[in-house]
Amino acid sequence: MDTTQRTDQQRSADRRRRELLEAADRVVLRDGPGASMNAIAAEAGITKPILYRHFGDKGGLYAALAKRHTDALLGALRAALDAPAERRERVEATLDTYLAAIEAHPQVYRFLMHPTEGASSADQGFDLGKHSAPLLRRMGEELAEVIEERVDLGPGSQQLARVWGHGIVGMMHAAGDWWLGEQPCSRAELVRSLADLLWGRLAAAGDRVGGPGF
Amino acid sequence: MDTTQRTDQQRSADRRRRELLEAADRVVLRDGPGASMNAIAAEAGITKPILYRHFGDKGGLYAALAKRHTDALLGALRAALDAPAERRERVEATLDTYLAAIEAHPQVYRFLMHPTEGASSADQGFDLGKHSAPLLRRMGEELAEVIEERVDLGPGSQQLARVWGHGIVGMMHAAGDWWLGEQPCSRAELVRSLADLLWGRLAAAGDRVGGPGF
DNA sequence: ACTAAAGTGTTACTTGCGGTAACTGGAGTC
DNA sequence: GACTCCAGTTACCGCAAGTAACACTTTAGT
Repeated sequence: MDTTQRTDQQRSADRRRRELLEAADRVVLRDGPGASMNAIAAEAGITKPILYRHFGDKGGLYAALAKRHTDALLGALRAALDAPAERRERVEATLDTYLAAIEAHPQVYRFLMHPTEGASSADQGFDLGKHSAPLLRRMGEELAEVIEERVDLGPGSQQLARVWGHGIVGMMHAAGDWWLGEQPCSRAELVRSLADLLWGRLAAAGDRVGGPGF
Repeated sequence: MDTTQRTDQQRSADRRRRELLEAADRVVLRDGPGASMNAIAAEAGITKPILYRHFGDKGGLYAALAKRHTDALLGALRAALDAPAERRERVEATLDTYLAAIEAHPQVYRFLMHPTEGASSADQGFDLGKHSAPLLRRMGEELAEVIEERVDLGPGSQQLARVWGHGIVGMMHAAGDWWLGEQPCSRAELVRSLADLLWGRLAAAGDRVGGPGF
């Protein structure tokens, strides 16, 4: 039971785990989030109980799977957020990064955000609710930190930054979700429109003829 | 098979349907969205097949249930949106209406938005993904209409309004969800913070010491 | 009044999935 | 060679969605 042996075992277990995750990834991306544990096990060339030994339950498998993609996305966003540029440019870069990601891998996106699609009716495979929140929440918190860190908001700045962090992330998310479904305009246009919204164009715009506007 | 008989039957069927929906409502609000069809049927004092005769499948039941609450919420929002007041005031009133609604009936809210909570691990009862989108989408579209109708946005206004509609709804939703979970501040503060965000305070704020800000 | 139809309800079943218990076979260790 | 681990298997349990087939009650038609 010395260290090297233990490390060897752990290493092999980790490798197996990665293989299983990759198999799960393939299945989920092919069959949608309703993929059954049996199907995933089959894709990995093994049977169910092994999956359970590695991940505990379906939620565990999902969580591991989600963590990979979530971390990747958050990394990309952080890079855009930390780039040396003006604020507006960064905001646009961040929005664009997010939208490019969901555009490039809509399957992954739908898996992370809308787990139930692909399940026939009831019975969705993975429970997203418990884990999709984390993605949004983590994005919101990270953005809040960046805002708090870089923008001078006066008194109550911490709370304000958190509200804005979650709010902006939600805006990005909802707009992206809608855009992905309908493709009503180019990505660049969407980015500009959202940035304009954040830049107060709503407040600056005039009323339409016929009374006080929204 | 003349008209009066048919009407009578239909009326009775409609009444029954309402009763069943109310029972389902009670169960869902008590047991969370993981409530089983058996449980709902028991609450209504009948058995499963009747539910299936009325609603087709679990998704149908959910859709009917969601429609009620969705319509109610949309009605309230429309009222706030159409009130005779200045734009900022309306925005705040609408935000406050939404937040007050989710604060007053968090169970309903969670059912509409996070169906999977309450299910043990996998196996959530209702499939929200397919139906929660509708709520957000409807809110987004309605808001887009109001914006397009009342705010003068120059060329490309229709598309811009839709982007903003969905974006603002998403902002409200995400911020509300986070706020409901952590209660980090009063509702009024949250409303103010979000309205400030929409009013361009992010663009107007100065950089913090130490370089260009977000 | 007798029958037929149609709606309301039931019990009992199938299917399919998540999850688990208990067994099997092979690699390394003393 | 006996012992222990560990990957892997088969075979099962429980539970919930959904369905088929049967029973009761009302209403309409002749």
